Amino acid sequence: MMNDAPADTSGDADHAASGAGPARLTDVARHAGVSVATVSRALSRPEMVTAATRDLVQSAVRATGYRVNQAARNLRKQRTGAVVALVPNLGNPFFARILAGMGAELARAGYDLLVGDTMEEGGRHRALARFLDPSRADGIILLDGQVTADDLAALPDAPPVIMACEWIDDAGLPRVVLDNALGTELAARHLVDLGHRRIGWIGGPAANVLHLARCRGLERVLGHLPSGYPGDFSVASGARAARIWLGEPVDTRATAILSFSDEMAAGFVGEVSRAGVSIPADVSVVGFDGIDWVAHLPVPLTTVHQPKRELGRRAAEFIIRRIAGVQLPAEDVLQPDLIIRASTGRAPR
Amino acid sequence: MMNDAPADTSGDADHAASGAGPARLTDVARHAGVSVATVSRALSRPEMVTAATRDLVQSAVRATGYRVNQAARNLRKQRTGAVVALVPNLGNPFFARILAGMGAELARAGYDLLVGDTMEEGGRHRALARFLDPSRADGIILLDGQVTADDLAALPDAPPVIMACEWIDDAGLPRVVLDNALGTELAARHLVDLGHRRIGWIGGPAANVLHLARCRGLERVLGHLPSGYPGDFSVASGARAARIWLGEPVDTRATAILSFSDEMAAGFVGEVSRAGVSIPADVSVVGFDGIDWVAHLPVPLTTVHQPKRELGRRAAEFIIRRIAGVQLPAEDVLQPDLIIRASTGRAPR
DNA sequence: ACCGATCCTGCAATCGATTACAAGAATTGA
DNA sequence: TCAATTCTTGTAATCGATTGCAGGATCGGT
Repeated sequence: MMNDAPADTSGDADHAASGAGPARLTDVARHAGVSVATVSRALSRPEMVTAATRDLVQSAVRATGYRVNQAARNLRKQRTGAVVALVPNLGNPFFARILAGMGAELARAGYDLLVGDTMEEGGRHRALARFLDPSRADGIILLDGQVTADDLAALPDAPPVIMACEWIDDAGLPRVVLDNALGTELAARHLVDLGHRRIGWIGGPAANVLHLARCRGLERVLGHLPSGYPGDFSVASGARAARIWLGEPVDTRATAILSFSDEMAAGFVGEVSRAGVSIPADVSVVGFDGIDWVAHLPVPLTTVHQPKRELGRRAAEFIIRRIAGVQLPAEDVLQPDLIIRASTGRAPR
Repeated sequence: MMNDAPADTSGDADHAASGAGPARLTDVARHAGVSVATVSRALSRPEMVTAATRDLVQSAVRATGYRVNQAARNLRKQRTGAVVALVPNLGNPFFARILAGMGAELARAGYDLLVGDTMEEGGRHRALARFLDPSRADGIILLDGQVTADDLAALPDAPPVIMACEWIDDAGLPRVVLDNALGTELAARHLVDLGHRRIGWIGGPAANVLHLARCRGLERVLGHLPSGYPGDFSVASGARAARIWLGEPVDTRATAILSFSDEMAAGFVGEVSRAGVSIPADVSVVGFDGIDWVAHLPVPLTTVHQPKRELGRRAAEFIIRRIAGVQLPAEDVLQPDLIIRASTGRAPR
């Protein structure tokens, strides 16, 4: 018996206006003089009711200030209306652009964008377990290639998952990715065309899928993988690579550097510039990502541009179709393009 | 009568393992041989049940793979477990850092972070109406000062709202902000100490609250507001300012530029460098924000650092307390600090 | 051995929207 | 005018977890 009913003893017909909390479907129904079922239908499938009823309901909705209760709808419809984007590091500006494209596309389809950081305290499993839950999201866009197939398999009844940007080799997840190998291929070919023979690179974490794919592109052009500098995609690691390069003999060190991220390229450029090295006269540098600001460096950076917003948009499109039950292609591959600026020039003789 | 019951005619006791969809509380209860109420209590308030029952329930939970249905819980508890961050532009890397801090803190408290972009198509009202909804989020962190108090007032029954970074003057919303005036004050004082007398600035949109506050700081030090260049916080607008500056007579133009964002400062530096101007010999430049990469420019940038992660963390803390019904102070002000690097030096004679 | 206090547990109502089914109203055709 | 359709609308079950109340078991004290 009535254990926790709202203490609405006021008996006010105009529920919302009486300030007794948000109006519910019953309030609208009472106001319009029809049943809740009719109100529900008038709102979700207007063609099912008479024009007269529709108007009646609509004005009742306006009068009461009614807005559908998402929790109730979600419970009944067994869906959440949300998609989770799981990123390895929310603070990375690279992802910001991708999320922007994603968010816009999801909003168009009526989905909310929930973001989760797999790097959160408690380890990546916590974030996974938290979000790979059908009652929290209708779909997952995973942007972290470090998660393993086992991690995913450990969660039963998970909503559909797709990958974007990065991917996991052994899990058969649909993915939206850049043709990374083509990216470094374009860059390497450009350097070779400029006469460079000693080409070095600054990589990402050794096990990273992007790192591996980008190495492959380089290899395709040069026939082998030259030696490179370790990095982690950050500006600081680019500067570290520069210090190593600066310590090498001038006549054997690389005359061109292909960096696997724009940030590392900028770090490299900054550090060598301060050492008096001039770009591109002494060394050519190519970045990767096509981040806005590298076009405005004192020496604008040549770079492999990724359509970040579009990547996000496509990923959103992918998961939306997947949620709708559409069979997806194994992957959707976007093309990078090389933007040639002042940081690359003919190899020094 | 049974209109849309799941077609589970298998009569399987071990619900989840039978692949009939996620296990529900009743499945766990059946498995453990107790009532749903007991299971619910064993999970949410373990001290209310016997140790024996607790173990029984726990193993039943493990056996069935049970996870609470968020929609059902939300409906019953009249809360959503989510907080929305409404940013003016998700793609802006500045916000990425703030969101990261926010996300981590919210996750600690068990809240999901939903992001909304007020710039989405359909205008800012659409995003507002969509998210200022108690059934979608328990609280709102608004990072867009362009929203007006009227926009907010138009939505009745909205969940609590706080502001972060930016703010709205006439709305009495609690806020977590940087002491922006102090930021430019520190920067200006630094320039004055270096002997600069003709100090210029590159601003943000004229009506922007951050812009206005930063102008105030400058004014406090100089006694008046010198003339500045218009900008919009973007790299490109910094480069535009540079082109104007370059066109001015050398003996009357500013010898120091205080930029209201690091990006604009970088754009300015890039452009004037290419014109042969050297920094800081010919012109000193100070940025604002303390973005990572400006420390790695060929001439590392002096800048007013904002504790971005901490801003996000505090904003999260603020809204969490607000949701809990705690009365909040009108504002929580964080201190910027000036990071002096190579881009500022003594004024040229 | 009995009474009262304490502790656990179960029953059933509830959150609010959706929707299968049925009943009633309106329309059509003969 | 009446039967057969077609349209609208209402009734009530349902999604799954939480929780007030009450019944029953347990325990302590005398």
